Amino acid sequence: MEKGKVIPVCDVEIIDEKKVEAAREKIENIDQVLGMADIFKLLGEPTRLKIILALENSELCVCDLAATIDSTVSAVSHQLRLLRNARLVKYRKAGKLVYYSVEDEHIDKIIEQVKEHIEE
Amino acid sequence: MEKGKVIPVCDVEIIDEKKVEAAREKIENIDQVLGMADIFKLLGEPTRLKIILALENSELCVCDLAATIDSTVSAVSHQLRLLRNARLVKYRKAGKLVYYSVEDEHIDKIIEQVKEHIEE
DNA sequence: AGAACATTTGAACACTTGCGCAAATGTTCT
DNA sequence: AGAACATTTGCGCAAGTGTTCAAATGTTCT
Repeated sequence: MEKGKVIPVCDVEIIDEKKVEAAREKIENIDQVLGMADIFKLLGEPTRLKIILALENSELCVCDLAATIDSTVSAVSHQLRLLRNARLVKYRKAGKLVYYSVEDEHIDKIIEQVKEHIEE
Repeated sequence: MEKGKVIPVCDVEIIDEKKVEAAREKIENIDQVLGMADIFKLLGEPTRLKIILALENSELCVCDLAATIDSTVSAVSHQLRLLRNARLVKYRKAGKLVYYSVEDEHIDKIIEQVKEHIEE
């Protein structure tokens, strides 16, 4: 780079118009893309992922959940709210206790797939 | 809540020891859990997810990638670095251009699974 | 009603992170 | 060598986020 010239950055120019058009179809449904990102983001945080994993087999109350993943009740509760809002977990009240479990079996498949990816 | 009493929070006490022990096995391999979270986190950001989706069918150069997802070359390049480091995408140089493509077919399966989850 | 306790929640804080900008790098031309 | 251009990268910042602490809520007892 020399002189005070304007540095053009490939921004408007498109190299291969056809491929761009084809690829655009993959992300044209923006709501779907953002929805997927939301799910991934929720699973992409260690505390939340641990919660989901811990609940894979059986329901647990918040207290035991915190003990299981070695966190605090407060931290777990905060994250459970996000998982609840996204319908990734469901809950059932039993007196003072609240038992959480995974809402959807898809989640297990997704996790299994990623586990395979890791272990290759 | 009354008086200046200490507020005990269920922290040491465990309600159901057996279930906690069982659930702990699911997250005992902490490296695996963190590795999975890393993958999810990468896919959990709209720009990065769009990149992966755009590359699903065919490779694209950085310039076209930016045009496809309607972002800037700089932003795309920054995110590509993360995806490269995690081996989610691979690249091939062709003169001034660098063509990126998805590294692993597992990713497509994972995305397909999440897509199904969204659409239910 | 009041004590005890599991859970939730709001605020504050430290920390992370995606992106814009400018400069650097690498390649292909003349 | 130098121009042109695609891509990468370091820096800085605004926005986002996870955790802690304290207080509130809800439930089950006596």
